[in-house]
Amino acid sequence: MRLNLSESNFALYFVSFLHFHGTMKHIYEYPRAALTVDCVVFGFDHAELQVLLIQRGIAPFKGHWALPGGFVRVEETLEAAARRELAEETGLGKVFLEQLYTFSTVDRDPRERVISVAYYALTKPTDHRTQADTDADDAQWFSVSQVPALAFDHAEILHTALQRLRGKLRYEPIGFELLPPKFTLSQLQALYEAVLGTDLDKRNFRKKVLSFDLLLPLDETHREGAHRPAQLYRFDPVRYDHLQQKGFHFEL
Amino acid sequence: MRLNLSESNFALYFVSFLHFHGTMKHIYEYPRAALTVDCVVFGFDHAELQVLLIQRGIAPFKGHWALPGGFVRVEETLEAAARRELAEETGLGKVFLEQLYTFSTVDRDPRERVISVAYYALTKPTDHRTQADTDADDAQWFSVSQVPALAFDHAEILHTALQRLRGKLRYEPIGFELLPPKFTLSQLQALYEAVLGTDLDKRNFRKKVLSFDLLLPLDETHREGAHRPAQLYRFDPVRYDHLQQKGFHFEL
DNA sequence: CCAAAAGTGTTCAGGCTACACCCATGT
DNA sequence: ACATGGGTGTAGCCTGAACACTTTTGG
Repeated sequence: MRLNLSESNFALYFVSFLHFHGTMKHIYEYPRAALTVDCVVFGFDHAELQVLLIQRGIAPFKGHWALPGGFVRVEETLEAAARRELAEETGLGKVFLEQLYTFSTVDRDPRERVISVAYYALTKPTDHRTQADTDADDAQWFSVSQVPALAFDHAEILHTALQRLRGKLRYEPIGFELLPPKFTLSQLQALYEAVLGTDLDKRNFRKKVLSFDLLLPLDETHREGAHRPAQLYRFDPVRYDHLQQKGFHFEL
Repeated sequence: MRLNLSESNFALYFVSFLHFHGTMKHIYEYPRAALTVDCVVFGFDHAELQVLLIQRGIAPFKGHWALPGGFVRVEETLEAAARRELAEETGLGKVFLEQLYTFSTVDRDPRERVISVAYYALTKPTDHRTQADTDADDAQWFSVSQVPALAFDHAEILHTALQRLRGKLRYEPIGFELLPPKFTLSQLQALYEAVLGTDLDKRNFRKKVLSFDLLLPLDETHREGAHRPAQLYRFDPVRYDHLQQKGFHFEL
């Protein structure tokens, strides 16, 4: 999807454009940077935080792993571009998606001047099949502790996304976006421990998380392995909106 | 500084470009959005949070107030563009500057497709003269509670910046960026009260803020008015870096 | 001496931390 | 019966909240 325009970083552009009303104009304009979106897609599996990467099929960085992303079309918003690229390259549909940061180091793309707006996404394990469905472009999950070398400045973008995720997880109830709709408290705790990189006390964690009254216990249990089945919960977004409006403060 | 290219939002572009190495290429390319930066410049004065606005001299929104900002040049980073525009339009030099968000609503600019990367800046009262120096473009401070109608989607940008500032102020010691280098605890408290919109208990506020050991008492007092002079402090950034590295958590 | 802001300590309640054992299940 | 993770309560500590009077200055 990336266009190879020139081997030079700097070029002088003349832009001629055709006006829709039929008049033709020729104007000199300042050269414009190309705009891309890149997505850091997080998942949680095997007790580890994962990132979805795609293997580049074309130069530059052919064969390298990179964040899914691509050029923004003029008539779409950045978020729309991010969702479109996610769908095209990874098959992912509706996921939690939030703008992260806009990266503009001058030589971040060896071809030409490219400015990239990074997004991060949180996916539930139910979404993970997607990569099997469409093997569009060889998407693959990597544990964040074992990501390969990345193309462009994608390592920096990933690093920024990780910091952001850690920060958000503390103060906003977004962890649920990484778990299946029905989950156990142990799964939630494992997620927090993996992302924050700390051990948490089981009793204190449960006490606190339940004290917010944001989790609804279900009439179901999660049975797996040779031990006591676990109570399943689901997150109650309605109640969260409600609480949030009266100045409520989620933390850890 | 803004170029009026076309009255239509959508145009088809042909780009011809001259390669530096002398070869000439003609390629068809996708149209590109124009990129701007807009800066929300905060100050603190008269016990109120202030924003710096400029009055537009050209259409669209001629005569309206707007955030300082302008087009990004291809060979500069976004932050450099923001600092350049700040210097050009408001005379501001070294200030705290941080990227806020990138705005991309399709019709946010009536002329053509413009995507804008917003920054917010925090200035000390010592910087405030600037607007008197260079009256470039009629820059003026407004209390955030009394901003006039703004051009483009700048009201939304300002709103986002305010939210961000409130959030940051709680968890990071950036309030000092809005005060003179030497300040009193009362000034600091007034700043917090103004930005957060809450009243704070004087004794508790002082206890907490001093407990971080980030403020150095100076051998000077601030005397003003018919009352006891106040102890002056300065923020100690070295100590802050130091504390931050051992996982220290500033709050309120 | 009056007005105006600076400065200062204690008490109480609620939240956070640390900590160890029984429960339900599958094999 | 045993291995495995699920589930539970308490006590001490610390932090945050509430609260009122004295000090220093200028006029």
